[in-house]
Amino acid sequence: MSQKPEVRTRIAPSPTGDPHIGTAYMLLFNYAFAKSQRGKVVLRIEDTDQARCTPESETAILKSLGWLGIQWDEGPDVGGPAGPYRQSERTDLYRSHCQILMDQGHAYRCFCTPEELAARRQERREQKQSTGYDGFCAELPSETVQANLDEAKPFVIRMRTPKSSECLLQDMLRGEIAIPWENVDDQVLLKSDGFPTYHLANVVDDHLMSITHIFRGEEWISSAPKHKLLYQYFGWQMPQLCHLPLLRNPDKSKLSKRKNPTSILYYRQAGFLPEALVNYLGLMGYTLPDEREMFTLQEMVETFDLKRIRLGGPIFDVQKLTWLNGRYIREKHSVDQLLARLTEWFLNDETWKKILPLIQPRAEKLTEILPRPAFFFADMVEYSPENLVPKSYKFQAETLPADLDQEPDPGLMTARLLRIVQWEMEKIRSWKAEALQQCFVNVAEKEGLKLRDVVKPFFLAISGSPTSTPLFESMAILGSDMTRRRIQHALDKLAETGHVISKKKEKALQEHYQKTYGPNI
RNA sequence: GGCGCUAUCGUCUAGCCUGGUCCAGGACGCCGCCCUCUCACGGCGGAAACAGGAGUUCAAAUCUCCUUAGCGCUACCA
Repeated sequence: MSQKPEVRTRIAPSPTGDPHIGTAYMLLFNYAFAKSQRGKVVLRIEDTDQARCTPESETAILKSLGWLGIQWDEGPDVGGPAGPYRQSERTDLYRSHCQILMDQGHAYRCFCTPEELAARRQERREQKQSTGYDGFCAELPSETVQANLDEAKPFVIRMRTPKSSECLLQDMLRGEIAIPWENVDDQVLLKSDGFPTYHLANVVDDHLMSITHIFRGEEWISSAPKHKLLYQYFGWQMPQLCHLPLLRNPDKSKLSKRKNPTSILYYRQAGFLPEALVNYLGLMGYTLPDEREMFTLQEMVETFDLKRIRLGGPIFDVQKLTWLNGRYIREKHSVDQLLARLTEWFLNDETWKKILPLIQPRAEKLTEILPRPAFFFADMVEYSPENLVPKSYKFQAETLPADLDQEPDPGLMTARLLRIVQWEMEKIRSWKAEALQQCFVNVAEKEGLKLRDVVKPFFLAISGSPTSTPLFESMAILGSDMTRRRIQHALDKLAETGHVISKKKEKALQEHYQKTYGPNI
């Protein structure tokens, strides 16, 4: 009798931004399952989107997942026999596999431009038809293809999908799922820049890396038929699928950074312990057989049972996470251990060397040194929201910003500024004091205000005090997650005191913003 | 709009597969009391849920169907 193959799972983050808490959630379940079967976990970087992926993001993901203490067995940082583990280093593989599909007639070139696609999609949307690819280039005569090729027209490669019947998928948790083929369009496999899409890359890699089980978010269910088809085209065995529920915002939508802090790094900075965060994530959609709420990663692995996964999307409740974190601090640490945790967190010389240069020029007694920078070590800072709003704003320019027809109420103006800066900050690639300064100078100029007036509410929002260490340096030290968090908090506080940007005004503001600042990111 | 997934206290969940032991158990949060030099911790107690409707059955939170709602997907993003 043949031996059962080793269980291999994978986590495949895309380095397009902050390391997301959902990635940690998926890693946890991939890990728990693999280890409960004495298997291995592979970490693979899915950086096929040249426009959005950055090396900074990859570093942050590796660092933050490492911080959580969930150790993968193979990956770009630790190596392994199935490498390279970065998709951008495997492009030849995808191209050659794509060629196989071309040769077999399972894939074809598509010369439609993004504009043409968008226009036809729009048309079909208006006719209330499905908006997937319409197969325009599926049966192009070879002369046309050759002509386009001779003209060096850019093209993508699409897979052929059946037009009738349905695709039967087997999900480890949900059983059989049937999806009609007419709802599956001819997905792009190879983009015009020569990079693969997720669909091609993940199938090729999962096979080549001998992945046996895929634990991923349920958002992937609807594209699973494409994957199954690719496995069939290649003649490979498809890994077992297990779609996990999605973490949700309090309003039940998919967890997103607009509504919740989603960056793992934020939770670290806000004072959560990795083992508490992992423990809490384990509580989401899952219970140990004895229903205990406090457990280690090891205990979760030892008792792991697929049957105990619930399919309803759990709401990520920071309050309960906070309670659990408190138990870890109180019950699992001696004073010495706690001190060590504090040091490995941020309370160490390295941090002080960044902060002290900002305090020193303003200090007259040593006793003044500790209270000022306390906000660096805080999650939220406290202040009265009315202090965020100055008595008036003095416009320097002749004309008001386009979304305003009259001199605005200062409360609204403050909210406006916070919003605009929020949007502008999204564009900052390298989170440094200079870049932040430039961001604010730019906003002041475009809004027709003095820099000092723009900056004023931010001092309070960031530090909780109108007089503080220099704003841009402080924000730089605080980091992007925490800075954004505090600005959002200020916006929320303003809203509580009645300074809400109405839907209508928000729309006008966005128009003004895009016209004067360029498109949102 | 189309397709798919999901559905127990406000939230995380137990129970569902293998109907009766469930006028539904635990936890967070909330409220009250106790402990106490304050606060917190801790202890005790309380309010709080089987989405709706049909069916199967002696019996349904548990099985079946329909409805409703929520979410997801519907890109040369993953």
